[in-house]
Amino acid sequence: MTNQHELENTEALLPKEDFQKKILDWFHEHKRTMPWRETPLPYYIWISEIMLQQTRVDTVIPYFYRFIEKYDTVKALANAEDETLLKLWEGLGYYNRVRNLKVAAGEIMERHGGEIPENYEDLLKLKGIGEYTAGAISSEAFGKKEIAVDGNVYRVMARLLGIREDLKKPSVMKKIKEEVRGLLPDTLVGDFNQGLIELGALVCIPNGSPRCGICPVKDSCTAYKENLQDEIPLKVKKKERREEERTVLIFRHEGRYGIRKREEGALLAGLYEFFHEEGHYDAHLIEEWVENLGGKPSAIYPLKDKKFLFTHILWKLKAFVVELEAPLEELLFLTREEIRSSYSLATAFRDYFEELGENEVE
DNA sequence: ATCCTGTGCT
DNA sequence: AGCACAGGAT
Repeated sequence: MTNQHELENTEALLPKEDFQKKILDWFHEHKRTMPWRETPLPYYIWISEIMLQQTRVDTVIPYFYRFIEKYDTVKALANAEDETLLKLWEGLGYYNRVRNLKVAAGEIMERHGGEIPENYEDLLKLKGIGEYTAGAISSEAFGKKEIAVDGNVYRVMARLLGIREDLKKPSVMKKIKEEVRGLLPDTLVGDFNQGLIELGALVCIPNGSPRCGICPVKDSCTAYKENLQDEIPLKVKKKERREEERTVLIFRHEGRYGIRKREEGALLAGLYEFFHEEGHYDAHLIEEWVENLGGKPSAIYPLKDKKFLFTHILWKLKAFVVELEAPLEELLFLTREEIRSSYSLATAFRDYFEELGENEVE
C-alpha cells in the first residue's frame, strides 16, 4: 500500500495531459472577467500586469480603463507627460511602476520600433519587467511557451507537490519553476499560466483554508491527499532581528541641517544621514556630548521615538533637534530644500526629515 | 543576495 | 498600529 501510494505521488502525481486539460477547462469555465482578458492586446496585457503587481484586480480595473483611454499606444505612453501620468496613477501606489512604464515605452520605441517584443529575453530587459511579467506577457499576449510563476503559482505548486520548504529559498523556487515548465502545454500556454494563477487566487488561496472541494486537480494534490493544506506553504520562522538602540541628533544652525555621508561599503552605503550614535541618551547627556564634539547647543528639542526595520536589524531611535550657535565641522549644513532636491537621505531618517517641516518656525 | 515599496491583513 | 507580502531593482 505504501509503495503504491508513493508511486502515485511521484510519477503519477500529474499525468501531464490530464492535468493540463483540467487546468484549462477549469480556467475557461471559472475565470473572472477582466478587460485585458476580453481584448488581449500585448499593450493591454503589459499595462495590466504592471498595475496588478501588489495590487488587487478590483482596484486595477478602473485605473486600467482610464489609462488605456489616455494612452492607447506605446508611442503615446513614451511621449506622456510625467505629471499627467502620475496623476492617472494617483491612488494605485508603488509609483515607481509608472515611471518604469514610461521608461520601458521609450525603450520599446528605440529598440523595437514601437512594437512590444514577443520574446522572454527581450521583455526581461525592459524597465519594470522581471521574470514573472516577462513570462506572462510572452505567453499570454504572444502564445510563447514560457512560464509565468507568481506568488499564487508557487503556493499552488508547493501544495500539489507537497513541498514543505521555505518558498523563498532560491533552490525551491527554481525547482517549482522547472516543474511548471515541464507541465506547459504546446498550445494555450497563456491560458494555462493564467489558470494556475487564477486557481491560486480563487481556490488554493493564501489566507484561510483552501477550497479543496471545488479544486479541479485535488485528486493529484499531495497537500489535499495528506491533509497538509495548513502546513503548506511552510510558515517560515521570522528571523530574529538584532535590536539596536540609537540616538539621532538633528543639528540645526540658522535654518540649515547637519547631514553626513555614510561610508562606502557599509549598510546604506553612500546615502546621507543625520548624526547618530549607538545608545539612548537624554537631553542633558546630549548637551555634554555635543560639547565634546566641539559644538555649543543653544536648545535641544526631543522628537518622537521611532522604530526602523532592516532585514536583519531593528533600530530603536530616539531623536533630538539640537540648535547650534555654530555649525559643526564634520557635518554638511544644508537647507531642507537642498537636502530634499539633491541628497538621498537614508530611509531610516526620512520620517524625521519630513517632520522637520511640520513644526518649523521660519 | 539584499533592499525597497506601500498596501492589506490581524 | 504593526507586520508580512511580492515582485522588481541593484
